[in-house]
Amino acid sequence: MKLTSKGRYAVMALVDLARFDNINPVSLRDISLRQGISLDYLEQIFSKLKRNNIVKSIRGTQGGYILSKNPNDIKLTNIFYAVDEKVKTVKCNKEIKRGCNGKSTKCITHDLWDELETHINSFFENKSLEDLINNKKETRV
Amino acid sequence: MKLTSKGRYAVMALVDLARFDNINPVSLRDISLRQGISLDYLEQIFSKLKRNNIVKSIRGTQGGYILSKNPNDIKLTNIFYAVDEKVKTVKCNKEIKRGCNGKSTKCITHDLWDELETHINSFFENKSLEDLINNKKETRV
DNA sequence: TCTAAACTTGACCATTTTAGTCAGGTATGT
DNA sequence: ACATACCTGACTAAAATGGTCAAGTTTAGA
Repeated sequence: MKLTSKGRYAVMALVDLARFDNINPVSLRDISLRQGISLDYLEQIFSKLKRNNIVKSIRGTQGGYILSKNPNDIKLTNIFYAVDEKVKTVKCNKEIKRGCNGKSTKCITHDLWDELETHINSFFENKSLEDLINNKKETRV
Repeated sequence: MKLTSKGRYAVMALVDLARFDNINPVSLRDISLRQGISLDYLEQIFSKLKRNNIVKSIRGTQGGYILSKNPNDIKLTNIFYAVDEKVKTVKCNKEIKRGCNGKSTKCITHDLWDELETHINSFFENKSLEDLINNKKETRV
């Protein structure tokens, strides 16, 4: 049960981005340097964040990324969903009609894992980017 | 962020075991058949559960495993710890003095992941095997 | 207009983890 | 003695992870 780098990096990068003003775009290069995340890897992550309308990109010199919405409207759920960081406690997929062990019934502890999933997701649904930056905002020099 | 089979199987197997009386030992073969888990894999798992004093083994014909303690005293935490299913949200280890990104400070979202870890662990600490078997006990035929 | 900064895309890959299998044992009730 | 069941360690195929690399396109500013 562990969080992957992709999910962690996505949140770290967005917090970094949000801490700087969201009028001037922030380049991935800056984020990469400040947070110690590989630039190439960040590009993969931001491509997903963009597709999911969490950030907007501005190309060219002095370009970069800015948030698409208010930090208060970006929940961890949204970020994780965007980068495919899913909370998966059971192997079985809801679309598959068969149960959890390949048997016809759901496994003996199915409800437990469902409950766990809900428990974890509620944490993510209640945390927004705004909560994470607090009053730690900085202005780009 | 997903639960591994080892953790899931351990809990499933123990719930299965607990649902039958804990005086007559239950063989892994039975659990394997009922829960659809490979016998060889179960043996690996139970060897860990035994080392962590969650189950006792009885060898020979009619042998098997029984719980070492009352189902109420076996928390999910204990089970997961036994089979190395850890909740890990940050890469950095507490023993390593350096921060999360190989930098000297802890990463910008460190506290968040700590909070998440606590949130998840509290779920595991408050669930016992007893909670999972409820009044679903069965008697071996 | 030229150039460098920055985004964009897709392929590729080494390492680690997962989820087991396999092949031998040893102990014990009947 | 023999079948049942525990016990142990080595091995491995497949997937996931955590990236790198290469080759673009776009645009601001000199």
